Amino acid sequence: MATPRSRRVRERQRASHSMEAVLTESVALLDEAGAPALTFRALANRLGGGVASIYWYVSSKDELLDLATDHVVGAVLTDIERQPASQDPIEDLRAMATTLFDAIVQRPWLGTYFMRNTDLQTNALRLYERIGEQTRRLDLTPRQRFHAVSAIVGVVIGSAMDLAQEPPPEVRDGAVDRDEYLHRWAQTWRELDPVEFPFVHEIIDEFDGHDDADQFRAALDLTLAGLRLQAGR
Amino acid sequence: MATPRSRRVRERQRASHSMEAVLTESVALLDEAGAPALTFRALANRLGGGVASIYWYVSSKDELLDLATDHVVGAVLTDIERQPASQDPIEDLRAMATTLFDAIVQRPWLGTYFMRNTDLQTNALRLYERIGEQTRRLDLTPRQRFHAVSAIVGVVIGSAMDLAQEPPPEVRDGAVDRDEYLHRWAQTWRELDPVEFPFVHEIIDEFDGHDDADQFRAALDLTLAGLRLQAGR
DNA sequence: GATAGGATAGAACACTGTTCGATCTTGTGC
DNA sequence: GCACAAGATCGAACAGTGTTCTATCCTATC
Repeated sequence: MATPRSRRVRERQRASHSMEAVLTESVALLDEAGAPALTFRALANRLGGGVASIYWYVSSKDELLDLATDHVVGAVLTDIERQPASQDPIEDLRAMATTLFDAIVQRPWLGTYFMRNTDLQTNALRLYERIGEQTRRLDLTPRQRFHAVSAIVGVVIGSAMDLAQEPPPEVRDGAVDRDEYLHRWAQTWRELDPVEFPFVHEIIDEFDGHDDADQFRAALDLTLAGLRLQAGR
Repeated sequence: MATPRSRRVRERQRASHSMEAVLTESVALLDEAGAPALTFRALANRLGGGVASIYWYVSSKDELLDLATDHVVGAVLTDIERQPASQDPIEDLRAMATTLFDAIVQRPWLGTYFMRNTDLQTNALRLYERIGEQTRRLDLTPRQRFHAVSAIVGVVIGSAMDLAQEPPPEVRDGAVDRDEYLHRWAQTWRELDPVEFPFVHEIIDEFDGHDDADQFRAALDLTLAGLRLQAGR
């Protein structure tokens, strides 16, 4: 005999959250399916609670994004602070930038929100400070140091922007792997008129199957080479 | 005696669009109030037609954004193609990057969508080609050329990303000018512990009242210096 | 003048961030 | 033990979004 539905008391159990849980689940959603997956409904489901509850911890979605970003930037920061200082500050800068880039490769959504608001993103500010401190070991004016840090962060962000562009769903699902995806692009470029697009045809084999990390490293190398020149080392 | 409402025939006049009009009005909306202002409703109002009509020209908002972006990139491209070639390909690269950056300064939303999809953004691809052709005048391997163009575009995008971050509404309205806005930020940084944030304190005067164009130029200089070194010129 | 297809449009749908007001829960002072 | 305030949670509703469906108009062409 089944319990009459009318008797079965709707035992609503309340969910008990915490800032930590909110941020952790937000990051999980972002990791699993990118920025569009992080909705207040989806997040509330994960937390086993109501939508409006989230607003007790966070005043808007922008703030949620900033805090979630800073949450993971915190881990990057400790990684960077663990790296032992070498003799060469420029090598240290390279290591820092590479660590940051690697983090963005693993979480492409990071690039879009990183450093958007240093007021909420305190870890990002600390990261900025750590990078800047390396430039203090170089013979530069304050203005040159300021520009150097901007340039380095810019290279990371600029390279990361390519990654943030979510590939079409068939790639995300793994139905088509990245190499195949690049190959298809390369094919459409091959069909271009070689007279009108000589450069594209020259680099098409480099593009086909290229590694984003190589691309980033090359861009960073150019900037750091310029910086080394400027600092006279 | 007023005309009875029932008699007054609703003289609905149909709107007649065109791809050109759709893109022009889209750009106008983007220019006036940034990306969030471009909605199908607002656009339909401007065109004096219905919402669904826009879908005859464009299959999604992403496509609309791509086409609108490419529409203005076309103007940038003709600007760049007008620039006479100098003796020094690196100076030509600098001029091209600067022209592109200036365009993004005037239209911050450009940075977010530029080069997102070279299939729809054919002008962006042409621009990529023009930049690449300058690298062919340098003594580099195809791979180095490929990376050089990525690096230069990356510097532009990376610097432009700072601009894309829409300032708070009080700045947009002109109630608070940019200098005042920067100054407030600088103030919050000044309150940081100087022992914990020595670098921030060192560059705080540079940040206060800084010019984004200077920042970009400095970053570009570093990359181009590195490139010059690589090409042995 | 009928007919096909280019072009337009209103209404509805599913989804979003956000707000409101009511509710439950917990701790403190008496 | 109890009242009361503050902390925390939640359902329902609201305004806004991109998108789709279906019906309509317009205009060439046979």
